[in-house]
Amino acid sequence: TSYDVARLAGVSQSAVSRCFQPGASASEKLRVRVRRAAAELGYTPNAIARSLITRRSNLIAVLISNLTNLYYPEVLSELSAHATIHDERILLFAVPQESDIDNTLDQVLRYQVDGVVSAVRLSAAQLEAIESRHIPVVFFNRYLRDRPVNSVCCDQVDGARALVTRLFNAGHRRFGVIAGPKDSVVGEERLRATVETLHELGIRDTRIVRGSYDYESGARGIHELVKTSRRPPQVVVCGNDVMAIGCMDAARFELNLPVPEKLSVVGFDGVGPSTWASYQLTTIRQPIHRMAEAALTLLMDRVANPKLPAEKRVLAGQIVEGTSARLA
Amino acid sequence: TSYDVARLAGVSQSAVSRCFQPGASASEKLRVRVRRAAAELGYTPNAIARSLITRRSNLIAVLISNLTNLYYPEVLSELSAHATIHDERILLFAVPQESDIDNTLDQVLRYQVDGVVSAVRLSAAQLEAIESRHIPVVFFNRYLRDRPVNSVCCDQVDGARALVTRLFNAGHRRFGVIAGPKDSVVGEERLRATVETLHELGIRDTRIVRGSYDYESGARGIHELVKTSRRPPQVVVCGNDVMAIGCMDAARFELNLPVPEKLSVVGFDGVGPSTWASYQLTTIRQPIHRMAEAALTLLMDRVANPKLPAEKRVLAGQIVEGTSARLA
DNA sequence: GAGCGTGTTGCATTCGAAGTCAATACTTCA
DNA sequence: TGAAGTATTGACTTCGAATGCAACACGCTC
Repeated sequence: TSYDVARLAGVSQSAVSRCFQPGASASEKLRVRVRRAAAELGYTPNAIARSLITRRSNLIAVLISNLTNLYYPEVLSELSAHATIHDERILLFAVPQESDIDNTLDQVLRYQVDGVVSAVRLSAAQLEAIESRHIPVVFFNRYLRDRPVNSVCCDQVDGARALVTRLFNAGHRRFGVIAGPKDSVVGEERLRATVETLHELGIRDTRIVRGSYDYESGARGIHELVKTSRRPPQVVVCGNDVMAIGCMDAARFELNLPVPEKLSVVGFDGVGPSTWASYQLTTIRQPIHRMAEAALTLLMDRVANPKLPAEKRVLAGQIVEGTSARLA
Repeated sequence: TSYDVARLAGVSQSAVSRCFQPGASASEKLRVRVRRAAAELGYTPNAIARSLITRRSNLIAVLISNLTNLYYPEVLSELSAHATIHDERILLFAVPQESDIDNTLDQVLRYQVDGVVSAVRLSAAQLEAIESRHIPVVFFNRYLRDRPVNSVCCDQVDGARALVTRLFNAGHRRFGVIAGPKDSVVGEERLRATVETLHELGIRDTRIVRGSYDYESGARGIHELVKTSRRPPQVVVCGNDVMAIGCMDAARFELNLPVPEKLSVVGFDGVGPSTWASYQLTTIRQPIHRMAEAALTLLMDRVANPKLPAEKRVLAGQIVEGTSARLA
C-alpha cells in the first residue's frame, strides 16, 4: 500500500518509502506531495514489512515473572517509558512458571526482537540460546555467577551493611532474617551481606527463615522466628518490602509485638505501600527509574554495537527512614 | 534461512514451511528430516516474515495507563496469560498521558496488531481510526456512551447498590463519598449508583469529594469530608481500594477516627493490599481473571469473524466483607 | 555554454516464509 | 496389472517496504 500512495502522488514506491524516513534523500516538494497522498489514503507504514528488510524490529522483549509483586509494575512502567525514548516497543512476556521459560524464549526468538530485558532467571544455556542469535540481553536485578553478562542491579551489599550497622548502633542485638527464596541471586546477596555484617559486629546466632517474597510468607516468617527462639528477635530484616509488611501485620495483630516498640522491621525495595501510614517502612529504596534507564541504554548500545563487552551496572539504593524500626 | 534448512535437508523451502505448520500436508518422514535439519542449524521460524504474508501478526496491543495503580498489574498479568492461550503475544503500551495517545495509536497501527485491548480512554475518533483498519478493539472496564463498542466491565451498579443498602441496614445514615475523577466512566457509574441508592433510601445530603484513585487523594478526601461537614460521616464509600486505604490511614492516624468504630470505609476493586491485616477492607472484588478471559475471547472471536456486532459483557463483582465497615 | 558536483528520483532486488497450482509418488481396488 | 484416486512435494509468486545503483536534473563556476 505504499504503492497506492505512490500511485496517487504520481511518484515511485521508493520515493514514498524515503519520505517516511528521517535521514533519507527527498526534496521538500516531494515530501509534501507524498504526505498529502498518504493522509488522504490513511496510510501508515507497515512496521512488520520494514522490520523484514531492515532486520530491526524495534521490539524489545521484557521477561517478567510475577507482575502481582508490587515491585515489578513499577519496573515495567519505567522500562516502557525508556523504551519509548529509544523508539522501541515492548513485547511483554509474563512468565507464569520457570518451566515455561523455554517456550517463552522460543517466541522471543521468533519475533526477532532487537534485545531482551530479563527480570527472570535464565540458565546459562537459555542465555546462550539468545545471544548466539546476536540478540543482546540485559538482566534486571539479576545476573549469572559463572559468566559475565549485561546487568543492572541495585547495590544490595552496601545498603544492607549500612542498614544493619545502623540497627546495631541503635542497640539491637537479637536479629532475625526473613530471606527470599534460594534461587534469587539478589536475595542471596542481601542475605549474605546481612549475615556477614552481623558477624563482623560479633553477632553470630542470627535466625534465618525463608520466604517467597509475598505477604503471607512474611507473616509466616515472623511466626516461625518467634516460635523457634527462646526470645523473639528485636529486629527482623526482610528480603523485600512485601514480606516486611506481612511481618509487621502479623507481629502487631497476631503476636502482640508492637512495631517498632518491641520489634523493628526493615525491608528492601521501597515499593509504594511501604510509605503508607500504617507501615512507614524503613527500607532500601531501589532507584528503579535510573535502573530502567541504565538497562535500556546498556541494551541499545549493544544493539548499535554488538561487540561491546558485557557490563554490569550497580546503582546504590537509598535508605528510607520510616518508623518501622528504631534506628537510634 | 528456511532455505538453509531446506538445503541441508535436501528438500524445498515450501516443504520446510509446511513442517512448521500444524495442519499442513507433509509426511511424517519429511517432518522428521526437516526437524532434524532445523535443530542442527538452530532454526526458528521468523514470525515477522510469516506475519507479512499471512496478514496476521499474533500480536495484541494492550493499552494501559498507570501501571503503578495496583489494579492494573493484575489485569495485565491475566491478559497475558489468556493471550498465551490464544497464541498471541502482548505488545504493551503504557500510556503516560492522555495527550500521548495519538502517537501511541500510530504505533499500534504500524505493527499490524490483530486486536487491541484498551484499559485507557479513547475518543470516538481514535477508536474509529483503529476500527477503520478492521482491527477489533475491546475496552476493559470502560466504554463509550455514544456508540456501541466491545467491552468487558465489572458491574458497578448492582454491587454498589447492594453494598450501600447493607451499610444503610447496618444503621449508617451519614454517608460520604470519595469518588474518582470525572473522566472515569466506571467511576461515574459507581458514583451514580451510590447516590441513587441513597436517594431511594431517603438520604439526600451526601457529601461528595473527588480523588484521583491514589493513596494521597484518599487521605485528602477524608480530611475534606470531615472539614466541610458539621459532623463527620459515619461511612465513606471510596471509588477504589487505594483511596479507601488512604482514607483509612488518614482517619486513624490523623483524624482520630478509629475504623470501623467511628468510621466505616468501603472500596472497590479488591486489590491485593485490601486483604492485608491492617486494612481488611470491605470492598467489591472484580473478577479480573474472568474479565480478562472474556476480553480475549471477545477479541479473538472478532479476529476470526470481523462481522460480529459489538458486544458488552458485564460480570458481577463480589462483595468482600472485611472489617473496615460495620455491616450489621 | 561546457563541465562538474550535488541533490533527487526510479528501477530492480531483497528480506523470510506461506500459499497456489501443477507435478509426482503412493494406495487401493477391480 | 492398470486405472483412479489421494497424499506429498516443488517451482514460483506474494506480502510491503528499504536500499544499491544508475539516471537524471539542477546549480554553479570558469
